[in-house]
Amino acid sequence: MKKQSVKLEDVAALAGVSKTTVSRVLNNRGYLSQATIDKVHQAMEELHYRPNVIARQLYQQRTKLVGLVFPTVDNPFFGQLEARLDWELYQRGYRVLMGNSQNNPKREKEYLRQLLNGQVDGLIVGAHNQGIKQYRDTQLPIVSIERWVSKDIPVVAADNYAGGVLAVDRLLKDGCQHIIHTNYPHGLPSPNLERRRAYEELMQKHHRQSVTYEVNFDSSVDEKLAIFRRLFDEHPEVDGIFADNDTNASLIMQVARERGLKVPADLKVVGFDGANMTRTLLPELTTVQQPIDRMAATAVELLQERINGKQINNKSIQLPVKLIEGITA
Amino acid sequence: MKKQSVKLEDVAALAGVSKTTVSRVLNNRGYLSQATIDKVHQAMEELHYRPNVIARQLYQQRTKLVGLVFPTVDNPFFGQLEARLDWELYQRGYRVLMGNSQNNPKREKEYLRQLLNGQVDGLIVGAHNQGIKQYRDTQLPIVSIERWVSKDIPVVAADNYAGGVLAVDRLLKDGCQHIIHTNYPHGLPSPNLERRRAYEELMQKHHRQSVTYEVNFDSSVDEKLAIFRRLFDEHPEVDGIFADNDTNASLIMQVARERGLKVPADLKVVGFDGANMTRTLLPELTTVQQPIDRMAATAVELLQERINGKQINNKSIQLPVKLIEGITA
DNA sequence: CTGAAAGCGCTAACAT
DNA sequence: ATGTTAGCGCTTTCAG
Repeated sequence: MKKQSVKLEDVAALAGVSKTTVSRVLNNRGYLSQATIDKVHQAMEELHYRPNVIARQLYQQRTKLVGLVFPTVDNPFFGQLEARLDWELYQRGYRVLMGNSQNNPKREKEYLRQLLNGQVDGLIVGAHNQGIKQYRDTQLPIVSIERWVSKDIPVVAADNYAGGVLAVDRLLKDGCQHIIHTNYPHGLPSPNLERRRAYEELMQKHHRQSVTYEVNFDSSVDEKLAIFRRLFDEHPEVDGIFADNDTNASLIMQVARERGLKVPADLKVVGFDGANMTRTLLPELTTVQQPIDRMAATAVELLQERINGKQINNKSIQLPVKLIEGITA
Repeated sequence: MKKQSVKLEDVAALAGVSKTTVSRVLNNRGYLSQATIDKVHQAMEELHYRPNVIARQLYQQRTKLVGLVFPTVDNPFFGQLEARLDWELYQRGYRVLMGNSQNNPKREKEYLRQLLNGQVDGLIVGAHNQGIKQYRDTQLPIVSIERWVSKDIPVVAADNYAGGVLAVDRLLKDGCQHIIHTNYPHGLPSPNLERRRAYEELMQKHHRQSVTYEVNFDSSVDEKLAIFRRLFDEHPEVDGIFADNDTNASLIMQVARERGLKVPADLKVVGFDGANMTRTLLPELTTVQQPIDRMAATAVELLQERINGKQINNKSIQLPVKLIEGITA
């Protein structure tokens, strides 16, 4: 194995002291005479010494790294969320290991295999796969965002049910007669389904039929467009749509435009998420906004507690949402 | 120091072999009898053994980690770019360490201080700060995207000049008389400036006055809106805008709407970037598309070569752009 | 085909 | 105030 160019030992030699002393100077620990400190600093500079992080990690048995396992960062919601998680973690001295699962279970498992092997001090997860038992089998501190993983893993989520009610109420008040919803395929046990539950309960209460089109998060844009075209073919009477996320809302409006439908005159649309980037690119969209930044902050707080050894008994947390008034509904 | 629960030594003990043998089984190296292999595997399972990644990294003097230093991941361009870099790196067995600099030089330096200390095998950078000499002082393989760092660091960039020409040409052909440009503040030596150079040269060639509004990448949305409102105040005659990125283009269209200007009837707008997320949320925007995925692939290829020790003599690479026809120009 | 021993670079008891 | 020594958990020569 090739050795690192200059190490602590070399500094010690040049400064004429022991490794311990150099280590002490490095970490500001113990009693040192100013003379020694200066000598060591000088030697370090002369040699361009850079302490090896990995060696330290091995000894300390911690890396100050946190793994983020989410589908992708190329998305307004996850982009903002991960940026914010990174920010919060940075404040606390942690760096982030990216684990874009692309919703590929194989990849997610592969990431976990590595991350669980001492590579990180904790994990924040929100990927959309299920039944990955690695999560349950580990001692590593884990916090989940908008996803149920296992009962000992706390979940930070928006109040999805309330959000669903806000959205559907809005469409009802707008006088919509035929409201259609989009969501993930059934069977993916995510808090997201609460949006659907709210929709279905409200529809039932108002004696309307509920119709949900299921759209995979990781389908291509073209596949999604195909589903939405089918939606308009099969339900030409539709006059209100509650999309489970803003990008779907945008695609739906594209299809509506193709069909010559005016939003909001002919069709009202309410989205979900309200991420910063969507607000910038599509400010006209009426949407239910999740408190993304707060979710990130809360998740990091919880993770820190777990890392510090506090035994939280599945302290899951739900945060409030709010309706952003655009002009599409 | 707390010790790792179960280590290689424990497996060896249980299986009744030496550490060497267990290591060999783990890495599939050297001659092993099937009997031994089975014994060891069994012991590993019985103990739920997980090899410690950090120890291996220390010995091998490499981490199979690559650091990504960019302003933020919460942006259509950087989001897609980093997602794609992650994807390409994953294929080659590398994982990604996120380094969102937030355009904060202090933070960028702080990341570098750590990353350069053996934490990563290479770096792909595209943050917007300058004059950070750490980049020059290290032996670590580095590749840059859309940013000039130092002359030994290869740059992967789009053909920004050609992009600028495409955009301005389009506005000229549309009959615009008063074309205004937005770009970064002068003094930030980025290939992005080539867009401005193209604009200014074309304007001069057509005997028009060139007017550029300078907008910091990391200003808040409100600050940016303020600048664009000023733009319309100071230049009510404007009938064409070449924005240096799509989010600015979107904000400009918002302000135009405030002023009662119709796009494209009263004002034509061409953006820059053409990231997937922008295409989804703002498909009507005419824009110059950068080949983001190819840029990512190319950067990773270059980095891999550097890591493998090939001495590329600053093999910088420029990739072609194309005009996406929307309806805003 | 398998094992003993040295060492990757750093830290911390424990001594002095 | 400083040095000696023994690891952190793994891999790999080298010897058998």
